Amino acid sequence: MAGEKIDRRVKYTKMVLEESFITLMEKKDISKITIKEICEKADINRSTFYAHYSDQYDLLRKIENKFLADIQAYLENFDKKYTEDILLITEKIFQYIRKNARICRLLLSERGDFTFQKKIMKLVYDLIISEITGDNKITKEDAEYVYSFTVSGCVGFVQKWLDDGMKKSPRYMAEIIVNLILGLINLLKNGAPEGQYAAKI
Amino acid sequence: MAGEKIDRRVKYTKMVLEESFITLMEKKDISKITIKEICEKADINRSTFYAHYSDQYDLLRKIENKFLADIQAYLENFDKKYTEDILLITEKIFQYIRKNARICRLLLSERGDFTFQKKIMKLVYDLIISEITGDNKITKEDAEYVYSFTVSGCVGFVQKWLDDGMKKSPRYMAEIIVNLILGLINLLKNGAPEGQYAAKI
DNA sequence: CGGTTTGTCAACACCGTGTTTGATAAATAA
DNA sequence: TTATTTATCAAACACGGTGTTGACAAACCG
Repeated sequence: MAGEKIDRRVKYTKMVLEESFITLMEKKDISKITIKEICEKADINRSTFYAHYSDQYDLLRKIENKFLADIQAYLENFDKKYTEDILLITEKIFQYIRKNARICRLLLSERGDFTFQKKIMKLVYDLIISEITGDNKITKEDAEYVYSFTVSGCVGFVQKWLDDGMKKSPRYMAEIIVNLILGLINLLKNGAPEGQYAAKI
Repeated sequence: MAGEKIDRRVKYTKMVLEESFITLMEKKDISKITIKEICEKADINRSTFYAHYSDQYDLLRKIENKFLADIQAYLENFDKKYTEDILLITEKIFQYIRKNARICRLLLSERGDFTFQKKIMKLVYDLIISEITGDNKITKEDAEYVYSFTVSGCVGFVQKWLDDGMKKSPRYMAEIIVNLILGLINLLKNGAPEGQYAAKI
């Protein structure tokens, strides 16, 4: 798993293919992108493409995995220093997204793959949440449904930010989302706050 | 817009093409499905396919639009009778999903298009929520972000249910999600319940 | 440096695409 | 029923993207 030396030619090939593909993805849907097109733009022979990827979707999956690994590394580096401050960690994540806006617009926006996006959010959410609940795992029956709700909600939340051109500050976004997440955890622990819903049954 | 009489032959053609396509979609990804394949399974000439759809994606979009119209009709029929009971409306929606499990697994599960799924949830959510807030629109600045969060959360919530084989009852699901939605609205109105988050800033 | 490995490339046969033709049959209107 | 319209089909078409082949050249290692 440790950095096995990669042939310089391979490095170059993968780099230009990824770059070409990303540029194309910004213009049109993946289903309309041909391998021929990717290769011409990158000035790489088509058979070389097939030596590394099976098709466009495979290439995208590999870009996604790389992104996932980058995020993971970023989080690991980070949480040793500021592990106690949830809000700060969350803010840093929004900063990370803004810094890497190009790839994030591709992978995290509406056009991206939702399953992958949920995977990212789970990664982040699990880290953040472990700081709050510690080992006191919430064992309520409905906890896993609330978890699914929250993770998907975070995806939509980030998408909204991206689609709005990231005008609001990372700090602002972090405050809202942390507030929401804490509120939901609280709801799960204590039930509906004022019996609003119970009264409606 | 009212039901212009459609040639019976057209009806049949579209029906078998859709059926063939859906069956294929259950087995593999849309990008791997060829038009030739769809037509052979449906025993329809390829040129006839092109008379109705431009490609697989166009066919899928039309199936989605039909589903959307069906849901809309279902809701309109329904909300005249029970318009006051949010929980009952929500339960009915989960019942609808379970009754139409085949198409819902295709369109609403992880493999489906997230943008479309959000459109569906907005439709449902807006109906339900108008019962609660009435014309008292929440005008807070962060309301639209909470809205995005909630709508996406509902998508994930339904997906989780579908992926688990819909074991839990529609009633059970409705209770949880209504509870969550009301909790979030409350949070938006009154801020964090116990100042948990404020203390952390 | 020289031998070996490995990545890249041009050329190949193949297959799905999208469109057009005219013939046929089914549906609709009178 | 008869006349007219309209949808489907088979066949054939050029086109373009696909995935695989063996030859060459660049990178790697001792």
